[in-house]
Amino acid sequence: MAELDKIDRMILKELQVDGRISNAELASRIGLAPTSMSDRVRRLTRLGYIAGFGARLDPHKLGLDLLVLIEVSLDKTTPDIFDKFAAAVRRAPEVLECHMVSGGFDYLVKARLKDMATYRAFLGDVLLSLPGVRETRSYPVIEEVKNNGPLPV
Amino acid sequence: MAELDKIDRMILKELQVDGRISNAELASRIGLAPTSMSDRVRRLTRLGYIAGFGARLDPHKLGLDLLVLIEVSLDKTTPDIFDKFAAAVRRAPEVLECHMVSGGFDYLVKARLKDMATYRAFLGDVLLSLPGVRETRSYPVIEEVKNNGPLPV
DNA sequence: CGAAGCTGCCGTAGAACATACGGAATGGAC
DNA sequence: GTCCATTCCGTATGTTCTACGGCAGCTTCG
Repeated sequence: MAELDKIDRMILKELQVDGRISNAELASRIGLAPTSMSDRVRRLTRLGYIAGFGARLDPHKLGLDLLVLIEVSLDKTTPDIFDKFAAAVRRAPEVLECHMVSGGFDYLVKARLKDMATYRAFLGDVLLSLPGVRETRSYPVIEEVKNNGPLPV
Repeated sequence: MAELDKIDRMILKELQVDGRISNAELASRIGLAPTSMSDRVRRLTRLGYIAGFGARLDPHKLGLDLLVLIEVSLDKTTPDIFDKFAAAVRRAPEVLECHMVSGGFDYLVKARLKDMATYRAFLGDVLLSLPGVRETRSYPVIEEVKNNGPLPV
């Protein structure tokens, strides 16, 4: 009941790559009966190893050709500045990721947009209009070397 | 045949959140017959809007408690340095993302590891041992405010 | 106008699939 | 040896997928 065995890890690896593989196909690939596979996948989901399933969309097909990384520094005057910023970021659909970091700045934001003009508007209307944002540094992505790599299991 | 209509966008939005929803359930949610839904999803996949499906795993359940962002600067002396670096990064399972950026440094790397000791080893054995890596700056993530947000469709 | 062609939708039917259930095999504790 | 827990498997039932053909609306073009 405790940990992950070798089979569990193989399952997780396969499901990361193809989350819609049929239970039967996955079972035969691993070398297990379909029902056993069903049991294991359900268990992995119940225990939280599998948080969910999702479709991977092609951003360029959707017209989102610009990926930007933004370093954000906040004014640390009022205590709820961080919460306000985090809430605003979670609301913004352009923002795919946002991490609070330790080091030279406070947050790193990853946003996907149509083009530079759209980014310019996003920067002014969303980011810079937030109270407490002291400084931002933008890094447009030239080449996506690796993206959404699977977790090592 | 050309673009995405309103129904297509709804489908993409739903499939991003739950990629394993049954075709029948998705059809009834959107208000379409199951067979029409099947046609549309197949079309979206064939045209490349849907690049694939995958399981979302919980990194902490897998013991990957440390998320680090690393800015990397390269020596621009030899022309194939960039290719070598990109290839190495694609090979490294700890690296989830790597983007070449325009600005103060060359690459931003996102890596997930067990702990600081593991990161220390990764930094020395993988990153710094690559030829051409001139400088790195590491930013451990304190709080993941937003992660793997869905693309706006 | 009207026929042809295209597109998107739907219903049917057979196959493939998922899953609840109970039974068998394995391995450890005592 | 006996008990218990775990993991696996086969069966059976209900659900789901999908290939196929038909129907309605729209456009095109003679």
